[in-house]
Amino acid sequence: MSFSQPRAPQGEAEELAPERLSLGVAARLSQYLQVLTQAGKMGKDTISSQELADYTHVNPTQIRRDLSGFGKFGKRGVGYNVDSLVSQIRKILRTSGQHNIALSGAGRLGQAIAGSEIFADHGFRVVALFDIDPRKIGKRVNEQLVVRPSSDLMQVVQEDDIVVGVLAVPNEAAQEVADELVKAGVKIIFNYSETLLHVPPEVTVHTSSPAVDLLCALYFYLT
Amino acid sequence: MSFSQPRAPQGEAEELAPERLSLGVAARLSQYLQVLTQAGKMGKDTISSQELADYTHVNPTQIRRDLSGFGKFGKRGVGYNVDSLVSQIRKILRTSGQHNIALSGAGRLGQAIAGSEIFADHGFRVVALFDIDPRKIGKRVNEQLVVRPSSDLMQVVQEDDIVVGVLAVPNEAAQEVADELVKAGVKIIFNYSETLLHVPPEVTVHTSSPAVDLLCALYFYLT
DNA sequence: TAGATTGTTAATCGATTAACAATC
DNA sequence: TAGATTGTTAATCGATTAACAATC
Repeated sequence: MSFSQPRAPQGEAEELAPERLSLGVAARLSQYLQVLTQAGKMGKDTISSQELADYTHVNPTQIRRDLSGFGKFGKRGVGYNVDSLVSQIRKILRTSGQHNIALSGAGRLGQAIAGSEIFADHGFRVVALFDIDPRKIGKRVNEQLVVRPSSDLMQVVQEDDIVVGVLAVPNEAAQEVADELVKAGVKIIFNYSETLLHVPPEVTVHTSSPAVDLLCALYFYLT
Repeated sequence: MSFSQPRAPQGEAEELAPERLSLGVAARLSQYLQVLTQAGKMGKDTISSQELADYTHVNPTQIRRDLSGFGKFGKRGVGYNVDSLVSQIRKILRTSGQHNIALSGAGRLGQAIAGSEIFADHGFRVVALFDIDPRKIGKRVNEQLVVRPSSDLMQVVQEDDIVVGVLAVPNEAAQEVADELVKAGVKIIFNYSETLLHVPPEVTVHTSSPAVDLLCALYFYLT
């Protein structure tokens, strides 16, 4: 039952599921994709559901079940081919394209994010970096990025078709900058500050909270 | 059923559940605690299950159910008192104490983490900052922290009773530094690099992957 | 009182787990 | 062949949801 609808008859699951994925499945497939991409970079050709489970903390049976809902991607006795599974999941999640990101805040955190590849792997590209500090504006952060004034935000979001905004500003400024991003048309905000943000219902906020993971991990360590 | 065991008879849930929390419950309580702490800082006295749901993306009925398993913490028609709920959840999660963290990597990311309060809220305190770059060693990052050489790691972890290590080093160095942390006795690693880490079974790794959240959010935005 | 929100139940749905035949 | 791992089933458990009485 449950996810038998999208299964293709012959292992050729090129045609996608007619229905929207459930939140749980989409979240897990995204996790698998992240691990597979990294495993590929590290030179792995195949990976078993057990290895995927070790890295994602998702049950291996659950992983095989999630995948087999869309086709027979694995080889018994061997595992899954990393590259081919990456492209299968990309098809399912429809994220083969390029997605532009606006990053607000050119402090230490903002520069660390701009210089890293955490977002680059899945076709996310930081195309604009904003700050309000006049001393930072105009400064070159890497080959492609120069710090721009927040007044450019509206224009950039529209020109570059930006849907995702990343907040790397101090807590006090977070709500104000979030408002600007929303006004400019951003639909997804990734919030690296601690501030609880108020946004209209059509906008989604994801707040980074490493302390939450630690709290939970510590509970299981202590008990 | 499910969580009726730990309920105290009179709303006086001072005595804790005899059993270990399930992973789901512990994870959600940690989330509530994070939001409540922040709401308190922002001057909120009470909060409803609906508001908590908006910030955590957990169903409001689920939240009330999670909490009522441990006592009657709310006031009908009003909501939950923020401060009192914080201390109740702290009791349930047994995280009232102070926990020391070792941070490896004094680059832009490491310094951003050392200077922020993301970990400080729940009694986590960065007590030591390490780097291998001789030019960084000895540098003062804030009032309490001076960059130290990795050779001090073993000693510091033992002296300061450190259980949590945070990795803010380049991908290439991540495994090596993780090995050092493990060898020194750390049991929980928070990994800000993309590297898939190999650790012994008694050590837990949490990898920060903002791109995973974005992938998932984008899927629901695009469909 | 009227409005709001909790605490709680019951029904449904999705996740987890063990087990194992199929097969590479 | 022997060993390993997938694909799949069935049973159980936890999460989700709607609904509503209790009560602040």
